[in-house]
Amino acid sequence: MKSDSDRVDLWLESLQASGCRLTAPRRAIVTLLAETPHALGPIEVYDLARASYPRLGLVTVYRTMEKLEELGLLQRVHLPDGCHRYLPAAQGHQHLLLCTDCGLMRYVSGDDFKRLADNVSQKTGFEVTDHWLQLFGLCPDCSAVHKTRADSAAA
Amino acid sequence: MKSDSDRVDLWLESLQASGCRLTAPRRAIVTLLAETPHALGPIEVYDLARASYPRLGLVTVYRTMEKLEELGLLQRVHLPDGCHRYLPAAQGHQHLLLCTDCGLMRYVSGDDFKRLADNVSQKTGFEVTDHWLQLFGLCPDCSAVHKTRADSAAA
DNA sequence: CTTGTATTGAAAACGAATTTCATTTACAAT
DNA sequence: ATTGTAAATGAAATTCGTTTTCAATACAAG
Repeated sequence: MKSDSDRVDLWLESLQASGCRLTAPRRAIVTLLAETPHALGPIEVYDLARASYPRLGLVTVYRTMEKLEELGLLQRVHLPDGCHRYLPAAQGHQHLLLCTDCGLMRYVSGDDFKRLADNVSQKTGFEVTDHWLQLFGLCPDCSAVHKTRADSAAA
Repeated sequence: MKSDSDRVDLWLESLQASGCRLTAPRRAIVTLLAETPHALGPIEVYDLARASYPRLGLVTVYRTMEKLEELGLLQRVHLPDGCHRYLPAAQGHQHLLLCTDCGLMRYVSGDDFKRLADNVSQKTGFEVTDHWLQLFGLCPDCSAVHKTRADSAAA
């Protein structure tokens, strides 16, 4: 089983392996980003990471996130309300699922995409090479809360 | 058959019907946006529309595009390299197809999405309510050019 | 034509992102 | 452990896209 803190170590090792030094600011940023199930933007990372490393500068957040993206550890995500959010990268091609209530994100493996792509190719004459699929909805927890609320409202 | 200039008129009428005055700057912006097969950002619109109305101000572009979006005529699109692009809105739910070579965009109606959503729901426990699907590839023209190039390279 | 009001564009303000640069720090070599 | 050096840092300045402000303008109703 692969825990979150394993991922922190893995990311730190990757940084080191790519020639970076391990510094306190980087540790703070990596610890935050490797463990979050929410897509975060630089400013959010800045605010959150200062809890564990108060002298952190925003510039360092930008630089570290840029590096993590280069290393393929962090993935940029476009959401309806913001386009510079980042998540731990999926391994292989996965689709994104966002809870519109609590912001929880998770990946789902995409099954039957080839058929859809072929279909579109035939219909349009486009040569389809890639795609983005993002799904929006309610995570199990938020869904349960909504159902409970609906029940009490009905009672 | 519905031509592009029909769409310009339709948009202008919609603006008027919503209480807006028809002004020269708005005509320039609408004429450009209603006819383009490319997703455009405010600055691009500003630059292009000044060809037909040089005293146009950037602020007016922002305000007019905002209004057009409110009226459901323009749709915001997220692309890999920019997140504030706008296209004439699709009628109903359609998926987007972008030519990564020339930037041409078109809509494709999405067929069998319910099955995929059900699949994801079952797998994750999420209650899926919405989705974004964007496909990337080469439009017929660019695809032909690429094939020609490949042939000459081989010869 | 006159008038009232929506609309306009220049300029200022703002926020996010980037660049600059003097200082600090990690870490390899000793 | 000490030291030298290049990497990394954060404050400040800069850039760029977007929004707000406001006096001047222009549409359209009377």
